[in-house]
Amino acid sequence: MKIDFLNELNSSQLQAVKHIDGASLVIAGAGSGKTRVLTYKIAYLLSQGISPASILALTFTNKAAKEMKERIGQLVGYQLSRYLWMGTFHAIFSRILRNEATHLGYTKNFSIYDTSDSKSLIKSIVKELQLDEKVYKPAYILGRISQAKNQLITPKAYYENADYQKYDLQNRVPRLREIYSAYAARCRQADAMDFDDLLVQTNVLFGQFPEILAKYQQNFAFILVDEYQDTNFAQYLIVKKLSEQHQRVCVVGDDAQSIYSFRGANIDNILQFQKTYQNAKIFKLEQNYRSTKNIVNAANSLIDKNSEQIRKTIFSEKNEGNRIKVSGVLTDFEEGFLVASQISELHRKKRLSYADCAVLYRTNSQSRVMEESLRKQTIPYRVYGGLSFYQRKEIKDVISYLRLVVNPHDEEALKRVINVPARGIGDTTVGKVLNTAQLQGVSAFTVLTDMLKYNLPVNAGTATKLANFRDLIQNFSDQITALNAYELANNLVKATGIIGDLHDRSAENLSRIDNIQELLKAVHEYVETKKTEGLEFAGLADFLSEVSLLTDQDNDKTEQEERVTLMTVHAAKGLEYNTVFIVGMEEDLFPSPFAETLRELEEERRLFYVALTRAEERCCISYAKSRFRNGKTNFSNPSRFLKDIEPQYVDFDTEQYYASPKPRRDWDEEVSIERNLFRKENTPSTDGERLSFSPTRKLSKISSSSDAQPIEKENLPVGCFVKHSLFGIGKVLGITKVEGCERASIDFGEKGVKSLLLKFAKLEILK
DNA sequence: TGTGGATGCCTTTTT
DNA sequence: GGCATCCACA
Repeated sequence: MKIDFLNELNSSQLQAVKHIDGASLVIAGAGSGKTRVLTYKIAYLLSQGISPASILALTFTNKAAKEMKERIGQLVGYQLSRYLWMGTFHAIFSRILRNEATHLGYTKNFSIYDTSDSKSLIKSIVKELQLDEKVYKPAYILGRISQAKNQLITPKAYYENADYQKYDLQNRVPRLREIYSAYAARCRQADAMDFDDLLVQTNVLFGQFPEILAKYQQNFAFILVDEYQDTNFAQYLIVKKLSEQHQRVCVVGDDAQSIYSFRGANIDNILQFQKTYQNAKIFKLEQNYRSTKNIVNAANSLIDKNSEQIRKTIFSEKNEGNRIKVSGVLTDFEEGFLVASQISELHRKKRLSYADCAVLYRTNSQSRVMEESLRKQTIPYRVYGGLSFYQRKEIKDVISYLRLVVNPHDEEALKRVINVPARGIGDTTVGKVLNTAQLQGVSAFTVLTDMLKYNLPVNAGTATKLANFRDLIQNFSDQITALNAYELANNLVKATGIIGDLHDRSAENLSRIDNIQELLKAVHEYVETKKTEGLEFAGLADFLSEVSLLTDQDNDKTEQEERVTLMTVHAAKGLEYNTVFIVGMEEDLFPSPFAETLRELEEERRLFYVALTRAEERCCISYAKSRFRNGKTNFSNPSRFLKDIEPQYVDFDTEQYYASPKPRRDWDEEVSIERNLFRKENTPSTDGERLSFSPTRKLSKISSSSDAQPIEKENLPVGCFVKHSLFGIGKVLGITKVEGCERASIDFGEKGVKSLLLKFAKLEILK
């Protein structure tokens, strides 16, 4: 096999690729060719004659796995690459768990509960225990359970641990341990695992069955892990166990981009790698191929302020590039306008494609204002995040039906669809069924199979309705090996009448029907794909096992569209754009007010680091003095992180505002004057017009102000005329100096006499 | 059993 | 401001 592809690597990349005996840690700085090292390393292993089936490569997203597999296929041929064990932790280990399910007391067809299933189950349990749902909030409870699971703490261990009990008592949820126990029991009863269980049960499997562990240890001669900084304890331990004998493990990651600790990711896994693997060799990839020198240096100066990190010197050999532009504006609306104007200008003047621009924000809720501004200037955009395809109600409903057919004990699926479309089985009845199931120690569906035997207290009419529903599901369950996934799904959608229920042709319903058709199409494609891979029969169970671990990031819709990208910084990790706008760079937003400890604050700083390093050539940061959030206007100061970037890499648009830790009084006065003016001008117009109105005038000035110099005192003799974007034309009455800042007193006629800071005010001198 | 107005709550989220 | 949820009522 040809291995001249290795020529495409630089020397440190090559060293990392060629080190295949023993553990190695590849610290890959942003834009340093991390994925390239991983893919080429695997290709290299294959070229050395290693069997693809003995290589395990773990990623965090399906997308990453898919892209890597594709690339490796190109390098060494698909005949080899298709046999690689490459996928997300969850996908790979759910596959292994299905094969070994019976050892653990599950069936091969166990369901996978997603987050909403888990929350719904917790809600039921909280109700059954007659606890207050306001105190025992499902999201919080699930978070705690998830934390426990990540640490591999069983319900029993949790129940018996005095520290947890104390902690929960302090947080006024003393009975959390009972909920955890009940939750685990109910999942088992339903033959279901939640996302965390996929990792927990893998650990249980490997811990309790040494011979099974040995089997996989021998099978996986090489283990590679992408984004290692994001692994949690359960994942760390799986990798450790599997590589115990041969130690041929290669992990790739960047501690500076660890931004998922809130999901249990433990940055110590990467920081302490050498302690776990004593003879581990470390490779550092320090050349950034993505960004200009200025951006790389700015990002370096930022991350340097973090205490916990693996020191490295990231450098760029690209050109110097522009400085990062930081703009301060009054409101979030202005910020939107500013960004839209800048994009528009870049598109017109520099012929920059919209697809090369991204707007990044800390929270999803910030997208709304941005979207509005972009629409106003007719700039095409696409928002990432939000509700995924698989989370949509109608899709979840159909999937739940499919799940129930494959695994009738799946309680969450049953609860979801038993009355969809409405068939007269209300909450009361469902409650009775669930209650009876609890009393009898069987699953809800089992109760339906013999309502008399289990003493279900319903009248004859209700019993008939329940029996009809049961028969519907049973009928399809019986055909599970006779019909393939598509035939079954298609028939099921027809038989349940789920589409008929959406008959009134409102736009909403039409889109729902579309979505269901889309899903059926996906099932069809799945069956066809499997056929081309030589699998004659692709059953519903197979389809479900894959689809439940899919998110819509994996949909192939990432094609080159001429659109601006809007997404959270988290979602942007791993991506790159020519021009990046980071908006909402304010205290109480970025860093998030939830970040209290130093560790959390450092994670926020890493998040900002991730944002900066997405940019190839141009990076514009903005912050607003006031922002509409949670139904009210909040005021805040520029983010402390702005000061963490060395000033030589940055151009501040509103320097003096930034420079003072607390906004100056006089500046505040000016703000309030302008604010009132805004209000006055805006009141008569309708909501829709409001935005295209006065901020436009004001900001058209700001947006082109990169070339506008602050006005010097010398250029502004008393008596000369100036034009202000808001106040109009005025006459200079005099210049005074207050606290080292020059202010001009200007008579704007009807609008009154204003005192403006020269450094700040955008004045045009009229000749 | 289904609907509507009042109430409460908000981060980030690869799986 | 917007969404989900809850209780009150038809």
